[in-house]
Amino acid sequence: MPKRRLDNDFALKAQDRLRAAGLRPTRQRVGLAQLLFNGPCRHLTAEDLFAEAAAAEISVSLATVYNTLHQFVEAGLLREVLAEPGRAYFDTDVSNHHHFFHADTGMLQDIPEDAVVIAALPAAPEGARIGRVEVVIRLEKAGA
Amino acid sequence: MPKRRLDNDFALKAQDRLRAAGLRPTRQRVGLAQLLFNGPCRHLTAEDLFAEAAAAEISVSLATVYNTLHQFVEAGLLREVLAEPGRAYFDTDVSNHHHFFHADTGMLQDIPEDAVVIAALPAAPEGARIGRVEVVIRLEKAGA
DNA sequence: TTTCCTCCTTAGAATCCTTCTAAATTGTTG
DNA sequence: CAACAATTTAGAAGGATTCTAAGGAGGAAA
Ligand SMILES: [Mn+2]
Ligand SMILES: [Mn+2]
Ligand SMILES: [Zn+2]
Ligand SMILES: [Zn+2]
Repeated sequence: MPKRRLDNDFALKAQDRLRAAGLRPTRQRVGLAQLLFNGPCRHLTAEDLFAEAAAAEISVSLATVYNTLHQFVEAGLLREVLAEPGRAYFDTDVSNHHHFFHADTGMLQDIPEDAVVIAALPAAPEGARIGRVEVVIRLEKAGA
Repeated sequence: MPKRRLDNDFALKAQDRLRAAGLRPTRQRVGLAQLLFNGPCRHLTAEDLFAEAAAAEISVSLATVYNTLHQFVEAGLLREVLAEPGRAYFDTDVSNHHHFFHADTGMLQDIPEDAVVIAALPAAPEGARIGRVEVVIRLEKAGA
């Protein structure tokens, strides 16, 4: 019978993940990593994470939340999703998948990779290579 | 032999287009419409258009440029394209097409509609309908 | 063409999100 | 522990966009 994981186990796991990514496991990075990666995948903004940290009594500044999110993106632990101009969303699921964007609520919803089939793509223009193909399906309220 | 179009002709055409969209053809809206819709389709930001207006000696405030761009989007004369967080791009081509985004320069490049073939799409979630499918192909410099 | 009312435009301030700065703290290595 | 670099931080700065409140312009009606 597997023991219930303790907070301490999570902290250790987060530390390893950070070290593997070449990032020093500081108090703040470990705390944020726990918030981000324990539990199911989701989408959040810097402000969201900052608020969660406050609620969890993880003391961290907003500047560090921004720094950390970008470092995690660089390290491949997070991905940034474009949905609205003027607000950056981060996705804890870095696997290949797409998104519904609910224009009325600003919410992102995952689309499993195989639900979108792209049968043809153009070649990259001269001097460039394709980095990622982002599909966002914009949703409106039904019955408009 | 067709006469060369005069500025005045363009102004009249812009006026009609605005009236058809239910927008009063004010000095500012007519001027901006001429800048936007005479010539080939392209992508620009509010600041871009504001600068073009200044260069063309069309007197208009930045607030009005923003208001007008959004009104034109509402009216279906323009479409907004998401490429970078923190900056809104407007596209004078409202037909169905997709984009390359050059991450290094911030430039958008059109992809003809039939170069991207989407063979399967998920159904819209309950209570929503699909408004638009946006495909952005993110480009990096070759040889990275 | 004048009047009248509404819609539109405007400068500047305000807001929002994000990044920068430079000083203090912390993690790591020896 | 000492020494040093990496990290964090509060607060200021920045850039894009929106708001405010006051004046101006379009156009229907007389
Ligand atoms: Mn970013
Ligand atoms: Mn907009
Ligand atoms: Zn996702
Ligand atoms: Zn385009």
